[in-house]
Amino acid sequence: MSILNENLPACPVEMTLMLMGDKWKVLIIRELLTGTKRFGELKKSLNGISQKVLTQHLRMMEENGLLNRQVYAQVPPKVEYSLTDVGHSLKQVHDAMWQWGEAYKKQVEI
Amino acid sequence: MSILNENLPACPVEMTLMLMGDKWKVLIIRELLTGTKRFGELKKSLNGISQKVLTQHLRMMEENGLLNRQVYAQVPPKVEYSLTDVGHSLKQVHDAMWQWGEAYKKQVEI
DNA sequence: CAGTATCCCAAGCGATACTG
DNA sequence: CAGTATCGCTTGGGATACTG
Repeated sequence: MSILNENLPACPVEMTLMLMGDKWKVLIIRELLTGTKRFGELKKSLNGISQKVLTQHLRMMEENGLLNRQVYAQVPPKVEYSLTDVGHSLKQVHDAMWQWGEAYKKQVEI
Repeated sequence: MSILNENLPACPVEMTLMLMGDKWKVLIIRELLTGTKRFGELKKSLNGISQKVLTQHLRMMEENGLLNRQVYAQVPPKVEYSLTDVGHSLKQVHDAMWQWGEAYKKQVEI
């Protein structure tokens, strides 16, 4: 399926970390969980990310089967990103992080 | 509670990322979910981590209320780390990552 | 618009030496 | 044993310029 076939970590958690163990990747997932987005939209939502880094992460995630890249033959170009089924299943992880973050904030804000 | 009181991110997911959005932190949680561990044990389990980085992360996580540091007045010293309740509640996130990693591996191994 | 290419800097890390 | 301190180096990432 991908280059990852070699050197798969034994621990499933490490497997997950290899594919989304990065701040930006989690946030890209967050954005795409609400639906397909264009490159420019992603860049705007992900406050502070540079074009270079966004491109790099999108490429990696596409390679790993987490998202689809749809190029429209237009001028100016239009590229849309959406989650694959595998990518969408990361919602579980995302939601767990969401809930924990919520709970933590309530604690801190006291 | 902590220095984090200023500049709390609005998004709960970003909050979580601030506190455990790092490969090593997730793995430290993984280790401590099975019980209290000494510094040396952690270092051995976390394959490849340097003493410096392990210390840094443990300090940060202690400061953020994720874990307890218990120092025993002995020679040679003995220091034990364990999760706080808040830290332990990260099990949800850990487990979600575990399950997703498992599923992903099955996909890839075909 | 959505990239690629290049240069460059600083944070982060490893390696090493030392200590309560 | 479990650290701290110091020093280089690697590399991730910002800034900028250019293009299909």
